[in-house]
Amino acid sequence: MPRLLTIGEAAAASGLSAKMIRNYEQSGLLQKPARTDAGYRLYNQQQLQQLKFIQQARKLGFSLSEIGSLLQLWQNPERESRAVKQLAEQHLADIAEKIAELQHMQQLLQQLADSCNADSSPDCAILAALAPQAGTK
Amino acid sequence: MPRLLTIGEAAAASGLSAKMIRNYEQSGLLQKPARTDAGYRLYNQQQLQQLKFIQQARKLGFSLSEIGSLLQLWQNPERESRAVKQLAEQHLADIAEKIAELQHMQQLLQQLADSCNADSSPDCAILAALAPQAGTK
DNA sequence: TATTGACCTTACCCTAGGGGCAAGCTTTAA
DNA sequence: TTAAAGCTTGCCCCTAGGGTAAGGTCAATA
Repeated sequence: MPRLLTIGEAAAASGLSAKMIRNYEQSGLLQKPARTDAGYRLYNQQQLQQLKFIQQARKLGFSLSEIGSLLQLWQNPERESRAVKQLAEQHLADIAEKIAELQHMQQLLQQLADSCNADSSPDCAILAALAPQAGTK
Repeated sequence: MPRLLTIGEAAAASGLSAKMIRNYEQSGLLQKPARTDAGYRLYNQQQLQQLKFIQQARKLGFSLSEIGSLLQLWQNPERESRAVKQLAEQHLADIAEKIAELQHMQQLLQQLADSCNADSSPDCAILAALAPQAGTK
């Protein structure tokens, strides 16, 4: 029968910071935990599972609102796995979009960097590309 | 002899928002522009070039502090292209790191999504992976 | 000439996902 | 008993903006 955890212990056990645990509670992601007479938060094992769940989902890049939905699904025995997968597919699409944006930047900037001599002269293709009326300056 | 531009005209001409132009000024990225008697900001062609420069650099993903350095280099005729390239290389490294992180998430999540049946049953590999003591619940 | 609509000004709150500090109370261990 | 560590709330900061409100200004139209 594991005992209740203070916020610091719950943070250490979940990998989250105490600060963010309070934040998640404030933003409605978590139910309000029990408190001691002195006002200290106390977490039971079920709440600890939720904290770990959040930590894992953050590692996969889900936003807090997506994690809210995932938590609801997780705790609903009537859930349909379709709904979970749909959330994941949306997130995968977002990830793919961000990767594509970054790769576009990478490609453009790498070309410019390759054209910059990197010596003691002031001329550099990178600045030329950033400056309007390219090449006119 | 092009005339001076109000902030709205400068925004339209540069692709930035008026809001962000004021922000850049506030944060010290830009010198304070002239003002009319009524207090309206007025931008000359040189300042417009700077706004366009910022917009181009943002498109390449440079942070505002990096853009500050790039603007300084751009306006310094004594600059060495080495310094510009070094900034670009650092930014390229940051981009590559972000891409790698996203690809890691993508790979993990894609595997989980592939293992989720997406039907009307509640069982889903995605939730199982997020839940602690996987499979025990 | 008066008015109206578009534009400008500053100031404030909001986003996500945190970091950090301060002042004060509680608990625990020496 | 006392000191340290941990907890509480509240506040400010970051990036890179978005939005809104209250009020002043300018130009064109009726």
